[in-house]
Amino acid sequence: MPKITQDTRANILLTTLQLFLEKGYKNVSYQDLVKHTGLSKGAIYHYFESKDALLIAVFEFLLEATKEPENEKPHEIVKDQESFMKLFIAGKTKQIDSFKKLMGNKPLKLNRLLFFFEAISENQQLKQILVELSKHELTILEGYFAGLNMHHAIPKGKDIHLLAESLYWMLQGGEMSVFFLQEDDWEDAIIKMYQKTITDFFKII
Amino acid sequence: MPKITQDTRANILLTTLQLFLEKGYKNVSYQDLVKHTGLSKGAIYHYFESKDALLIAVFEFLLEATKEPENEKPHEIVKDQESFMKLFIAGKTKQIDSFKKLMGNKPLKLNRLLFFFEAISENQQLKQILVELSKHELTILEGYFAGLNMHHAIPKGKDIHLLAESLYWMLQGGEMSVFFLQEDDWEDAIIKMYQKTITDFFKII
Amino acid sequence: MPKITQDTRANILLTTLQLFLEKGYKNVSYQDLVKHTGLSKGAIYHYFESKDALLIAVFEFLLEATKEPENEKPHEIVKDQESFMKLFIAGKTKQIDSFKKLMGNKPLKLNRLLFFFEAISENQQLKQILVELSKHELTILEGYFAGLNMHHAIPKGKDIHLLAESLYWMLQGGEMSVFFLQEDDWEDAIIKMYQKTITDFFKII
Amino acid sequence: MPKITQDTRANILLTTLQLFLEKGYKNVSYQDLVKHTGLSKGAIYHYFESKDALLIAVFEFLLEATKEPENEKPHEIVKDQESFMKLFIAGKTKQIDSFKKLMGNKPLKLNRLLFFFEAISENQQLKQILVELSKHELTILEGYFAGLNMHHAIPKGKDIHLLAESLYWMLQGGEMSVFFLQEDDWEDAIIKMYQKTITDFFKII
DNA sequence: AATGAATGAGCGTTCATTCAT
DNA sequence: AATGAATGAACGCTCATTCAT
Repeated sequence: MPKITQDTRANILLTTLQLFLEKGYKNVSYQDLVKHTGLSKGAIYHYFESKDALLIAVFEFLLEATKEPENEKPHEIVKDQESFMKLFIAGKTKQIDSFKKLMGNKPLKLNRLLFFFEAISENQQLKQILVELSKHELTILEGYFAGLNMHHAIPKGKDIHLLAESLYWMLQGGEMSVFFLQEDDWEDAIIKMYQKTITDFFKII
Repeated sequence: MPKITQDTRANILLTTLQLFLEKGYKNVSYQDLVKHTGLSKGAIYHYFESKDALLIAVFEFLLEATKEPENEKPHEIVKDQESFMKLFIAGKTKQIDSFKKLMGNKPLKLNRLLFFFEAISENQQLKQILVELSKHELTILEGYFAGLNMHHAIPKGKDIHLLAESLYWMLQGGEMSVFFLQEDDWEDAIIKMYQKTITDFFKII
Repeated sequence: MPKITQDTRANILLTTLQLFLEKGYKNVSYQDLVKHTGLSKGAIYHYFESKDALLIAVFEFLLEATKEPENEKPHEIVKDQESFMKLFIAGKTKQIDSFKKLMGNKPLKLNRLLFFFEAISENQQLKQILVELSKHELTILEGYFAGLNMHHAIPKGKDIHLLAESLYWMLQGGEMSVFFLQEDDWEDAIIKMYQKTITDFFKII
Repeated sequence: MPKITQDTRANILLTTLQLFLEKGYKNVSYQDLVKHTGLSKGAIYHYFESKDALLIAVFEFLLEATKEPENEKPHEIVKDQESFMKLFIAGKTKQIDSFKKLMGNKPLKLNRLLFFFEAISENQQLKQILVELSKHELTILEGYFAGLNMHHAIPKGKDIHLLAESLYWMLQGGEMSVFFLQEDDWEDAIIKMYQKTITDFFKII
């Protein structure tokens, strides 16, 4: 009996995302999907023609839903370290919130990096998506530093692009440590890491 | 027919490492191992009681063989940016060389991160090993910055630990980008990234 | 959106026939049928209650459309080897033409025997149909030989029924070889085989 | 626990042959094979790497075991219709007996043609094997007719090759009818058909 | 020390079929 | 008349593992 649910597709995507994040692509079987979606194998195949197609769809769904919002005129807002921090953390918090909202009340044992790297290694097409995402995030940071520069909040003569890139990589490295070590409470841990990293960054430059 | 190889164990470890790095833990089957070692399933089980045990052994084998050598008195050697760079690159080059030597003439299509993260997610015990490793690398960097400080090669008043940690994370982030994008020629790419990152770092501080 | 095709049923039959001939009953799935008819699964089930029913319908459709036409007074026409050959080949050509017309311009990679035998082994009811068909063809041949006999075109004392049956079996065996070896251009090949077989037959009797 | 049976391979081949003959390649599943061999899926895959490989192996096994024996000097033996018939039937009986022996006491519901045609349509490589087989059988028949000719037991001036080919095709056609109509007792039916066909053949030439 | 026969659970995928709309 | 969501069993095949030899 076909259910009236129009959200079967969303149900599949969401459940699959959750499972992929928790256990990794390879470790999630259709049996798992059946169990957690409440659908039959056939129904899932009705919406996604293969596990591979499901991977891509889930990945795009995740990025779509959690893409960092770009501020329109960052240089009007970012004047000093304090406003930099505030805006950055606000952006990330928003991202995390939309992520948590996306997940609903479903419990989430995160092992995000595994999923990311698996996804990439299984599917070349996803690599490009991630490269774009990383450029996007770098651009945002550059906007922030441009603001700081306009307000003379950073030492003269520093290369804005270099600063942005350096901080971006530090943040990436920091994220790695967090995800390495922390499976639960990662939301708090990662926000604290962002704060510490930015604070440290302003100390060393 | 017993093989002449006395080092059956080493053969298994090496072959497995290569396969894990290339395809990831989950994607390597005993069938693959049999094919590439020239041994039988039984023989592999004779040396390693499970695929899990093999994973740990291989991981330790890898870290053992490529651990960054700690200089005895870094502050005597590291006097300025130039000597910093030289020593750091020398250490990493040594690491990579011992890695390549380890692999012998076997071709290596790297997908290293996948293996690392898979290993970690499959096996809690490996996480601790990696944490130790990361502390070790951080300590080395701190030694370098202490040397720089002794020779007044960095601005006064900068926190040495902070500098080391910041650079460490930047390097980690940099490694990620390289491994994301580059599957072949990663040796060159990663050395260049190290050089660029260190150069940039000295520009921004 | 309802298709303009009024002859949905004919569309299904034709497409299915083509697919069955090309790939065999077992290798044709509803997915294939959907793809090639442009209809939905439900629509096909609306016309044929099961794949089995579809098989029978298609089989009957095929036989109906390609049944060899019986000449009214063969003994008036068939006077000698030449007229025998002419009439026989004309009949077969007609059959093949109506078959090709039936298939329209759809390309047809023939593997006809597989389909026939599959059909029979899947469905007892079809066996009887084929037996009837074979009797029909035998009767036609007997009519031809009766004509020859009336015109003293065959050696005296030969049993007409025996001659007809013998030739019929030879032709059957010949068809088998053709279908074994030839997937494309079977129309030409089979006509040539008919000609050779009849010529040979007149040589040996 | 590995059994001592050295005949696991033979067991698989025999059981599979029986099932293929009875139900056809497509209709035999590994589940069936497991059930009838008493082995596990894995064990069967240990011996044959795929269902396709199994098909070829079974096919070769069948032909090997039932190939018609070639008489050394047929023209010394075949002198007239009677000796022709005797030798031919003896050869076929031998073939059938070795086939029945091969099958052991296992009950056999024959649907042989389906299997043959399926095998061929699934696997190009098998087609060639069958062509060779058919040439072999034709050669044997030609030897017989040469014998007849030497003893002036056939009308003068008849082309020996033509006679052999014609009879061969008649026999092929005859086999088809038998297999079409008869599933049980096919051994008797086919021998009777051979006898009738040969008798008829000598009547019409 | 090393083999390879054998297991059985599980994999991703396809199947014919049902039925509310 | 026609759709397409949904089912659940079955498919061929691979897996890590065991163990008698």
